[in-house]
Amino acid sequence: MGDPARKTALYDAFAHTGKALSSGKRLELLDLLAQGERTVDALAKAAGLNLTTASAHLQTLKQAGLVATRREGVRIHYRLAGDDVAALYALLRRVAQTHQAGVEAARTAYLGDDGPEGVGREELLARAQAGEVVVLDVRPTEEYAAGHIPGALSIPVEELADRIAELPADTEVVAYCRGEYCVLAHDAVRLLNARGRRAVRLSDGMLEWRLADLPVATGDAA
Amino acid sequence: MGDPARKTALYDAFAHTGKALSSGKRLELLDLLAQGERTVDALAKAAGLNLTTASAHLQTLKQAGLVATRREGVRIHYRLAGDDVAALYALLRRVAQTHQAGVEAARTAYLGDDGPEGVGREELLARAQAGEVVVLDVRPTEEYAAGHIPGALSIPVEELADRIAELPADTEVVAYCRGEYCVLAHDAVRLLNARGRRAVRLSDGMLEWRLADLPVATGDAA
DNA sequence: CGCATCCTCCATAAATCCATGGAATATTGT
DNA sequence: ACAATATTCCATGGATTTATGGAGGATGCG
Repeated sequence: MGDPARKTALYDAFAHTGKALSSGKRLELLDLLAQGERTVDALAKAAGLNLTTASAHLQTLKQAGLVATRREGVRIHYRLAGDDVAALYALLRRVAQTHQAGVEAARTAYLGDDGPEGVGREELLARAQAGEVVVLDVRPTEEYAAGHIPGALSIPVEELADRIAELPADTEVVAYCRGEYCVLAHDAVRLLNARGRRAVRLSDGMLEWRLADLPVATGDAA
Repeated sequence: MGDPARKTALYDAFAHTGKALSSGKRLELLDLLAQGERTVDALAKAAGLNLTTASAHLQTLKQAGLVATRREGVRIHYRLAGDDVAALYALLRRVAQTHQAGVEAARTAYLGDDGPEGVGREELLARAQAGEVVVLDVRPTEEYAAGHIPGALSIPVEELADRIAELPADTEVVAYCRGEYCVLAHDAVRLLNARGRRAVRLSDGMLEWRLADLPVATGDAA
């Protein structure tokens, strides 16, 4: 009873999953996968990794049970193994931000000076239903297709400058992207404000929206 | 906007907290700390670690923001930095168990063949209030003192064989310990059953009890 | 069947992590 | 101030991890 070697084996097994969360690049991959499934080389490009390096990290995630794969012809699609994985990832970020000194600094250095606070999820829902705001998804189109806030328009942030005319001129815009630490919505709001539009961000993004079990629509833009 | 170096810095900061979860020994330390604060050398002994090794792991946990310290004279007491840390630890274990093949095997190898399922928290509360069962805490006394289920008796598992007479002979016993993966209650139930007592375990333990915001009593046994 | 594509496996060198023993630091009591 | 205790810091060797290039497997197409 209570064999120390077996205890160590059990905790090492937990640690094996923890180890998957111990590399920044692997967390970037999880972040992308939280938006929807992707092929290896799409992930490698999006995360700025060499293909073989990305593959190795994905193997690590897979052995830890955090991701699963699906083969479709010659490509392999990776996806999160479950909602609980997204929840674990989100909680890790929250705990890090709450208790670890460097995170807040790194966050503002990356996202830029927040300017105004974002609006909350419930507030967004209420104001969107009342027709007071337009909801704008600024992620890449594949991520929009994989799941977005119902009724949101899709304009990826790189195209926003050119397509700004598609937004109603006199309605406030609420932009959102992947999650609390995603730059895209920050950039979009800065751009829109610079062009004289009223725009704010959702305070987090699709990751947190899904975890809150709010409605999600799928499919390409109309 | 969206400097890749800054993005890497932010994700590396998250990974720094993840890295703290990547060693089985550190998870054992977190497991102990989830029961209440402890000094360095108490932790080292309880986890079966060399003092300097334990100290090094605790520094890692501290830099990751998962634990905090309090000095009392010549000793330093470590504790979890917050409830969210306990939640993160619990979620890591759950995700590992759900998605990683080896965990279930390691679990049963360590805990022994479960025998009957444990009772749930709500069921325990109801049956204890109805006086149908006696609740028995089999953790070390310091952990009992740091927080236990209200009304529970405290008999550490090593003393249980000698003190079995303190338990009412004709009432069913529900034993609990640290959490879902703690051996103590398993051992206690096996011992009690071998002595002809009706005994079952709580299906998890104090860690999950606290996270469920159920009532907790503190202080030594009367 | 041969070839192209997508991905995984293997080998390697640089960097990092882990356990441990001995030295250094901080606090308490004499 | 000195000795004793508890903990952290430092140096070291051994093991693991990371990024990367090249070889190997699987699938689909002509």
